[in-house]
Amino acid sequence: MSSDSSSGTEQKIVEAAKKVFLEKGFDGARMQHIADEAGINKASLHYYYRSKERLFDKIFADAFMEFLPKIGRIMNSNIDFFDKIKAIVEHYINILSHNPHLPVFVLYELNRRPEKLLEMLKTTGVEPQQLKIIIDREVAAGRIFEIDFVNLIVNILSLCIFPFVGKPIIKGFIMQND
Amino acid sequence: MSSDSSSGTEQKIVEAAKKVFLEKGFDGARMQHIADEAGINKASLHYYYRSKERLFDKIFADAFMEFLPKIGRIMNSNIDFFDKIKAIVEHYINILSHNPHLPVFVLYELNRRPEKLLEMLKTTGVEPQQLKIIIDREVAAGRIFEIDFVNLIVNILSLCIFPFVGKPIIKGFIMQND
DNA sequence: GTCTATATGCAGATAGAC
DNA sequence: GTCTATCTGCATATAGAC
Repeated sequence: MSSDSSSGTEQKIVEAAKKVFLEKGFDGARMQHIADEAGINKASLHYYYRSKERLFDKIFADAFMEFLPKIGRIMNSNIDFFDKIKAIVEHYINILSHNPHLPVFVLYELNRRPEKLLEMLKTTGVEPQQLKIIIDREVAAGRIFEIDFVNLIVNILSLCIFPFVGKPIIKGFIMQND
Repeated sequence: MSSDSSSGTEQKIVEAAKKVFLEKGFDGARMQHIADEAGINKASLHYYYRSKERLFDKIFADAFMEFLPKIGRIMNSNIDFFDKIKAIVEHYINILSHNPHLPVFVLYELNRRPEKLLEMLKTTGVEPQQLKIIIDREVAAGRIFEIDFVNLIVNILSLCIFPFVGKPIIKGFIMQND
């Protein structure tokens, strides 16, 4: 029906692969499973992405971009400092609510191949130095307590992300929903 | 040198298996790798633990017990409330410093088989209800701000654990050590 | 209890018809 | 571009000598 280069099939593959890889990880995922999920043949996977490795790389890059990237853009915007933090927090709550497996997946796979981190950070365009400048300015102006900027970032990430990462444990602890 | 049922070999196997499983996860681990690490033959692994699955179960149970269990015991002790929190925090900092892979491993594998959580919690003897009672008492006495006890626990765990889980990312962010 | 050699099954990848 | 059939290698697991 069209000469469109990104056919519906490729879209289906990406969605299916994302689902399976995020649930099972690279080693646990099966090409057959991804094919079934996408409703196509296993051989077609290799037609579009020559290997499992290549398919995974695409999914992982996507996942990583969802996991980290917006921080830089929010921090560089002109809104109030506390609104920035609020925006970051809401950003994470939102994404992770729809994608509970995302953080464990990213962190786990990043352990497998730490060397990929640097290239990922470049792709996302995050500029850590600017965060430090912004936070130092707020501290100097007395608007927030003095705190090492690394601590602040780590704490924010901790409080946002871990509740989702640890959800199964927390649920087991409390024996109820949410 | 003895009729001791847990020979040196079994000890070597457990240590090697722990190392490999924590680094690679169940799917990524190779029995050959574990055997090499222990300095024994692959067949001996099956002699002691009949399958990869059984060996893994042992390692996972151990890891889980290191990850969660002491909280209950600390909370039930008679020391001051804030000292309890301090004890828990120090407990984690200590364990995770020596075992950085532990949290990702536990969380990741728990995703693979959520059904194992309940039996794990029973084994560790953690009693969530008691935490709530203790915290509610502190709130009523005005010694701490009113806070839902689930929030408090989750926050503490977040701030203790995530910095280790996210270490590779944080390192990449800051481009320096620790 | 520990080894070598081997059986078995499965997953990633390719060949080739349509 | 999509399928069926097949090749290939590898990982778990077992058999059996020592």
